[in-house]
Amino acid sequence: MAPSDSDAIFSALADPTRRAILSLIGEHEELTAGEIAAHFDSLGRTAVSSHLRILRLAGLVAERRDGRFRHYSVTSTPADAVVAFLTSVYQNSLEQLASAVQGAATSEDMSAGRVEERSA
Amino acid sequence: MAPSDSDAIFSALADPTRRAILSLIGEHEELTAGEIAAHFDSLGRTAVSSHLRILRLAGLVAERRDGRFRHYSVTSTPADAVVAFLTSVYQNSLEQLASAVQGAATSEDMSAGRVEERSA
DNA sequence: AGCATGTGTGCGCAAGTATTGACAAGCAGA
DNA sequence: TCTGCTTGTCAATACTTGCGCACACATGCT
Repeated sequence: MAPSDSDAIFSALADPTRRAILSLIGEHEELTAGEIAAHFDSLGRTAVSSHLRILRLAGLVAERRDGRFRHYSVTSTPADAVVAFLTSVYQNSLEQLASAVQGAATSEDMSAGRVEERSA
Repeated sequence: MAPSDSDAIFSALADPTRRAILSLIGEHEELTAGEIAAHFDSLGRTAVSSHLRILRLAGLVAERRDGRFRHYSVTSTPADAVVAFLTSVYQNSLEQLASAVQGAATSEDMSAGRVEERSA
């Protein structure tokens, strides 16, 4: 299926604004481009649209057109590429990673999942 | 602790050459900068050194000085930042991620872990 | 029509990368 | 010791890439 190029995924994840957008969408089910742009006062609609385009090409978000709105949602496929890379590097400490994920998955109510940085 | 900024980690992981370096080191216990540079014919020593500097500042690799050699090894801490981000976005499909990691951790002999791309 | 939503395009600016040349550090041999 | 060679990084320079903005365009509701 060629889930998506890992190159595009990591490049997309490199930008903190895109990670913030991804986290923002992840907190909700779906968000329109306008709602996303509203959360970034220091960013124009064009910039947000450009980021969404990159995220879409990387396969990180899905687009659903509804009238003149476009609802964005996160996709689960990218995790495969990230995990594939992590397993190739951290084979030794994989159990630690597995336990970390497991712990995070079980205690799902730990928070709304805020990443520590907000450099946008 | 804040061992390393997630921004620096994702930026370091954005470059395919750096990911290849990381995978290369991960296959062995330790590698010297020269051994790493030898694996990239199309790259000079200075370029590899620059990449290693970025990986070191991001906390992804550790440096051990031995005479005039510098041995590099991967560190396990960065997984925390990556997992923290993944949990913040893919809370819904976290169990899938956990099972993927778990499966990769159990079948550790699956290979030397080659990432699919080689765009260096 | 008039307005709102969202994206494509071209430009200017900043950041990152690879190369060349030079330098600090360290081992080996006479 | 002192010279020569290897390892690895630093400094400065061109080249490429990416981001954000202003403008314009396509789409769709009312």
